[in-house]
Amino acid sequence: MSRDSLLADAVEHFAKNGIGDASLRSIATSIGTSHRMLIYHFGSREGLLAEVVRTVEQQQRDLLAEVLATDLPVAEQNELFWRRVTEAALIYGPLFFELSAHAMQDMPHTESLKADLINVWLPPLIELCLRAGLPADEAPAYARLGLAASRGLLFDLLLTGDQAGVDEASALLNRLFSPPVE
Amino acid sequence: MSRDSLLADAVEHFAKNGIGDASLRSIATSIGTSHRMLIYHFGSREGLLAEVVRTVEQQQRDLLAEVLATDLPVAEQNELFWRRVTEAALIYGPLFFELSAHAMQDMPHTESLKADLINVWLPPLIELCLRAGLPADEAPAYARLGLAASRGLLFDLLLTGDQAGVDEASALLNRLFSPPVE
DNA sequence: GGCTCCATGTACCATTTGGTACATGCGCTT
DNA sequence: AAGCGCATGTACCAAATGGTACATGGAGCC
Repeated sequence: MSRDSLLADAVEHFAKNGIGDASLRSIATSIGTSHRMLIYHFGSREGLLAEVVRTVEQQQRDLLAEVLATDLPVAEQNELFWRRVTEAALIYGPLFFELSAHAMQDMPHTESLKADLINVWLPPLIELCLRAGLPADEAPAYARLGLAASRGLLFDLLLTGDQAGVDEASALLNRLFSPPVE
Repeated sequence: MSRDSLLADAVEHFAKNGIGDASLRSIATSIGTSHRMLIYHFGSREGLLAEVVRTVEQQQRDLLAEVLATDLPVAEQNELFWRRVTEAALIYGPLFFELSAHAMQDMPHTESLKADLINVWLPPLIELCLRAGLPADEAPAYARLGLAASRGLLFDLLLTGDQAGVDEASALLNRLFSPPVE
């Protein structure tokens, strides 16, 4: 089994089972290899965790780039953006919040994640707000609020599983933010 | 040392150090007792975690009750509410998100937490939205969005530590939601 | 004083942990 | 065919883990 496919399997395992109690052996068994192999390919448990984080980050960046590369009209790009913000995190479900909590505690394997979670998303969001016609001095606050609301709704969704309620709130978010806002 | 003060110390320890890697012995040493005592008072590690969760829940409920008991004008109560939602979670910082992630994964010590995180907050929030004059059919969505945004901003704050940026977004949230909304 | 009960300390246990040493295979080049 | 290097398996280690057994203290009650 190649290193890359091991990594992909490990990410999937974490997404399903969380990080908390994951020992090298339990991960290895779950993804059909030996704990010896994980050490061999990733050096240590920390090394594996760091790679998992890096993978999650990269996938978030890829999704973001995909949105920005479209040339939809601003309004639709905006909506697509909100959807992506949620989807990007939803892929990994609880893992997203678990990793974030680790980042908040400055745990070693999340060194790069902390800045990434905000910096990767915020600037393009501000840009989108500007393109949507918001005044330059208010765009940052709108962007920040939008990002926050998206993440909060994701939180809500993961906890309750109530897609309908979240969709409704999400639609409201779009309405508050969209056309000639305010 | 009494059971209650042990519990309080344990909560504080978790808030500072996270749950992930906390062994009974490391907790015990950190709060100045022996791991034997923790087992004695809480039965098991799971028992201790469950009690910690219960404590966090209870403190959130107390804070909420405090807000609802005031008879400020609606607008101010509203603002107080937003602030409390953040503060309530901020007390425990990353622990809030770590526990939430555990709840999303249905981990045993968070059985009651899952429902609590939404159900305790949402109904009174809807009530507040109604009192603020929002149409009945839209109040739930507003409440849900507001709760989500507050939590997202908390997330943001814990990650970046950038109080100013979060305050700005928070003010925007209040503006979008307040007077004769929309 | 003697008894009991709760609190605490010491010592121990089997299991699991991350990590290592070493042997073995399998595919490549020469 | 010989040799080499990467991949993998087996066996092992010291340390730490959650939990238990048992002894000991010390305060209150008879």
